[in-house]
Amino acid sequence: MQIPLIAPVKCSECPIRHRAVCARCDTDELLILENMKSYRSYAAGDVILWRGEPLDFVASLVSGVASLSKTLEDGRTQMVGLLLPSDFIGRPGRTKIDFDVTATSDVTLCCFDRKPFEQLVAETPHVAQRLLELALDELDASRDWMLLLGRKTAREKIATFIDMLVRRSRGTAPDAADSIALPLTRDQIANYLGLTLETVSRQFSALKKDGVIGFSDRRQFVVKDIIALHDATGDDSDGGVLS
Amino acid sequence: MQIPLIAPVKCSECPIRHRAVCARCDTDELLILENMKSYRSYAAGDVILWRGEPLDFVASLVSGVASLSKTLEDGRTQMVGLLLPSDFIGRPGRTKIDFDVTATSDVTLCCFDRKPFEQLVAETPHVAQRLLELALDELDASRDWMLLLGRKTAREKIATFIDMLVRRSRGTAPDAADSIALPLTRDQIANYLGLTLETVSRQFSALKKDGVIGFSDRRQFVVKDIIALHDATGDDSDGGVLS
DNA sequence: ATCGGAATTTGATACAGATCAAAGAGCGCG
DNA sequence: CGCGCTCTTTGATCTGTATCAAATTCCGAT
Repeated sequence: MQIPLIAPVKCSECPIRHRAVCARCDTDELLILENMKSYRSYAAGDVILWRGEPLDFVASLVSGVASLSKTLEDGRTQMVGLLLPSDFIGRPGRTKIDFDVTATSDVTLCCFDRKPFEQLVAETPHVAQRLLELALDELDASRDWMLLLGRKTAREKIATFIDMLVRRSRGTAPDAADSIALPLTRDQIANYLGLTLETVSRQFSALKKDGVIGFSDRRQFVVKDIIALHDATGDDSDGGVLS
Repeated sequence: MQIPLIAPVKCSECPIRHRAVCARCDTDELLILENMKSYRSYAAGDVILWRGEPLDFVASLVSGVASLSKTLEDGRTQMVGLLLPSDFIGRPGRTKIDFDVTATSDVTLCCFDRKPFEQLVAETPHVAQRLLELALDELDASRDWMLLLGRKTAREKIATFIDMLVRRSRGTAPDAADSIALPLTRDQIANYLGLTLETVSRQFSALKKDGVIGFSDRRQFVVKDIIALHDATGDDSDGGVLS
């Protein structure tokens, strides 16, 4: 619950410099952002923003993982997005958001007060452009997720989730065929995939038994058969990108 | 399959003038668009764009309804978006899209060649801003849909779908408590809601039996009990907007 | 080390919605 | 105006996942 202060980092040395909302900014623009920004930290489990709460800052996620989630009247919940480093929180022009934002692990944000940021967006095409790109990327991701939620079986959902983690870790972790961490608990994974935690656990066990993946730790896995994993996602293989 | 030509409409008299991508444009900017645009029409059932196909134009939907859909390897499909008049197709910066776009009814598009349009976006903040707004609105809608697909029961899905149609018709049809048309077949509704057509039909029957809605025609319904309808959606009532 | 609580796995059962099947209902076309 | 097609409804059954329940493992704190 305590919010430890984080030593501010120079934008030029920021780990998300080239992927966040500031990615396309030149040196001058970066200087403006540098003077506007402030860091905030949250512990795993903290709620960063409540649904409907007035939103007075926007932010880039610098480190950690955060989730966006929606809740029905009787308490059923569904994650509607997973925020990773460089992802953006909040939106110009809206004073509130319609989902809760929760720190899934310890999280550091690079925050900007909403008002001045909105003005910056209006005046700085580079920021506006990047914001549009980020929004469109999120839109693509959410459409993939709709297909998953609407039509995939439990096994396909789990396989798709693992496949996503593998893809993502390729960029981050240099050691390729090495073990990858699950950034979420079984319960959170269930919330993300539209399943129950029991089903998640059973499908992990099934994939392990089938030799598709292996677990060292319960939060640490290795892919043993990447072909079988892809097959298990149910995805249409063509329209393919780089293999 | 034939593509009938449509008499071009002046932008100033265009029915979607104030909501489409051109909404914020001033007279000068509108003139530029006026000279770039061309109309295309599609019959109900026509595929407007195939997944992965090179995308050489972007467009605003002027009239009719179109759907975005994704397909798994074995043919299961899921609609991931419904395009209504003023919605935008395509995106600057991408040469292809990852879903099929199909005309659900007869459709008219106002098209722009992609290359010149992209340049326009880069040079015209008003267009870029509106594009961002449209993308963020779509993102909101897709998140609502993720909650529906992941956690709602069949009855809740149908109730939510009807509720959406009611909300939307308030803006369009002046006669409030009047009968509303279903813009999709049972099969298409099933595709949209992540159900089968039989389940869709059964839930419509159940809501009719419970006195929540009534049907004149199979594609035409009336809401008899709006309170019961809202209750049936499962949505959390607070965080509410205007009633 | 050992205790206690949370996260996870595994088992048994129930049920919502899918699947399989067939009977209407509406509608364009000869 | 009746044939044939598609869309829709309704019924019977099956099945994947939720639900309920109880072990088991892990991890931090004493």
